[in-house]
Amino acid sequence: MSPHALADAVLGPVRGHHAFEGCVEQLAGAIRLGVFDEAVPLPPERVLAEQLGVSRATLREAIAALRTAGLVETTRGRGGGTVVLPGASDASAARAAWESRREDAADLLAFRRVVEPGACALAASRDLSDAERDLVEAGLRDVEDAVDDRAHRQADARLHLALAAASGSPRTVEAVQEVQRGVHEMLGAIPVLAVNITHSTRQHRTIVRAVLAGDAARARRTMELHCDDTAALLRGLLQ
Amino acid sequence: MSPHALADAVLGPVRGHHAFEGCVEQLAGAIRLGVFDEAVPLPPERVLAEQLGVSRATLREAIAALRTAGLVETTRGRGGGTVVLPGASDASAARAAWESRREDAADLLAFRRVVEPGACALAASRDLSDAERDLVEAGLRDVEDAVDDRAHRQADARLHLALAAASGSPRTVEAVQEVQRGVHEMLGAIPVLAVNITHSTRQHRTIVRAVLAGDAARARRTMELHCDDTAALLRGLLQ
DNA sequence: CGTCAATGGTCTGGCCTCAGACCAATTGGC
DNA sequence: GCCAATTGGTCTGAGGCCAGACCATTGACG
Repeated sequence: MSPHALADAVLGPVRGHHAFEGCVEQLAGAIRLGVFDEAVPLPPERVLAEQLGVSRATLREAIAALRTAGLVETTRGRGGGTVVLPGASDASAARAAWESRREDAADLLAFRRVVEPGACALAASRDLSDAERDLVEAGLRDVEDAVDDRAHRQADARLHLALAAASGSPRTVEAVQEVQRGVHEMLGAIPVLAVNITHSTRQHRTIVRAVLAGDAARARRTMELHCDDTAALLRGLLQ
Repeated sequence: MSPHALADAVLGPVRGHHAFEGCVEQLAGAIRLGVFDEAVPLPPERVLAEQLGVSRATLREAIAALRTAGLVETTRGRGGGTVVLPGASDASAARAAWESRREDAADLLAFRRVVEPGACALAASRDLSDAERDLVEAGLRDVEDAVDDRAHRQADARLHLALAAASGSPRTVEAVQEVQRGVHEMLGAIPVLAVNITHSTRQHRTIVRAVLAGDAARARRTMELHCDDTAALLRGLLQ
């Protein structure tokens, strides 16, 4: 056996891609997932920079990039700030990119299968705060109230993020966020997608009920099915 | 509900800490986990830099830091390179640091509970290559052959990494690696630890058997128990 | 209307990281 | 013993990122 077999399997790129890129990725991703309300300005630059752990200069560059991409618009002065432009979450910039990254797509779906069921099980095993319950319940409500395919997709992603947030584990939130950003892009890359909404709505309900009731096994199992359904669909359509 | 509740739950520091620090972290972590054989030089700087995705200058600085910390020694010229010093994996530099990071420790254990069972289930659901089987089997053998507590701890970590590698998902490998680095440090921070080795050896066997046999449910369940046992122990001892 | 607070806009100096080029040391093969 | 290959050692110029300071704009309030 090669002296470096395990090292080769284990060592990979240091997660040190540029702060600017990571910043754009997080903000654009959150915008696309509908995390930011279109009517409300984003947090002030100084706050957002601190939240994202970058300098304000870097954050400003990231926001400038978002502006260039037509996702946001910025107003100076009191009462100003950066707002998401209507339709920004519709950005098709990412479309078709997935078809050239099949390996990464497969890995993302695999990783999803690892972290989302675990996140739900963890959330179900905790004593949730009222705020956490509210987030999850609002998430489910939004999915069921979604009026069209796009709104549904965003609400779906927000629900998953809310479930991850209910795990109370920042690392888990980050992992699920990474997954949801990727899945959202992949779903957006598929032109025609009359998803089986009733089916996944039932799964969502079951998952949320299980999480709120503390039924970790059911939460996990149903999320596994949910992930597998989506993965099968995406794998089928990407070939 | 606050306009930014979900954004606040979801947005966090961009994973853009300095390349140098990430580099040191990965190398020192791998050294501590026994990933590098003490008799064999690390890959050449140019290769390692490419593997880690950093410039050679940054890698050299990281290696210099490892040298300063007494973990490695470097020889110039053909046949030269950087070798792990005996006892380097014993470095106690990280000790006691965990007692001041209880929140992070809790999050790490939570995240572990999310990703390791999922990784095993995923590995069990795949058609493993011979190389992957070999890595896992060698990992188990090393754990069972470990002659003392330190060797056991390292072999344990290596087995977990091998299982993660068997998932075939780079993202999953990275998540498990992060977990194992943290757990390894936490375990090293506990002065007296007569672990219940027989118990966890049995669990390891069960996990490996299940993974090699394609029994995803058993692999997952047993790894869950395994993680819970370790977590309970660590939580108990850190209070 | 004037003042103040909140927000974005701009600039500066210093440190980090990069890619690439070139040099020095050591060993292995002939 | 010699030479070439391999490996580490050093340097340079350019770009990224940071923290902090200061300026400009806008709206709310008295």
